[in-house]
Amino acid sequence: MDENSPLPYWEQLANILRERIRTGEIQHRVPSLNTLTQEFGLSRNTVIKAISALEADGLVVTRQGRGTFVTRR
Amino acid sequence: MDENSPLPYWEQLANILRERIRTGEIQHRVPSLNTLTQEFGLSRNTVIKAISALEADGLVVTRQGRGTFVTRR
DNA sequence: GAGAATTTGTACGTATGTATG
DNA sequence: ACATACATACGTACAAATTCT
Repeated sequence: MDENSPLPYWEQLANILRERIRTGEIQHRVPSLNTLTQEFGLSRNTVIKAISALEADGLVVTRQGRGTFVTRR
Repeated sequence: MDENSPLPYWEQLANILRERIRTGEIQHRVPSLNTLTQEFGLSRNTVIKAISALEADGLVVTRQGRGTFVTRR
């Protein structure tokens, strides 16, 4: 993540994921928490906060034991 | 908190605070994080999650360094 | 204005529970 | 039974904004 940005990590990650969804790089399934924590070097809690922001947007839905999925509209 | 309830602590606390706001017990300012953590014996993070739920409802607004306040409508 | 105290914000690590496949 | 994946919850530390002395 960008250390010099004024945006908190969770918000930077949320923006990156929004962009990946917008461009279609993520079409259906959002990578798992484990994957995202490793890819971005962030803690689990921080990744969860980013995903929660996308959920609040109605951009994705999360299901325990399954994963997080892009909302079709 | 009620150990036997299926509701998570953060949701129980959110419900308690909603009720206190509804009845007017909390009219303006929501107690600080420190106060709530001590009153309910919960961790800071858990209290924050409860407050976040109220914010998502539009029931309160939170301002860094100031506090959390009931939304007037 | 300076400094301390208060209060929320971000972020880490860790552990355990619950649901799915 | 087992592995994977999200959910809850604890503790801790420091940053940032505000308020008080």
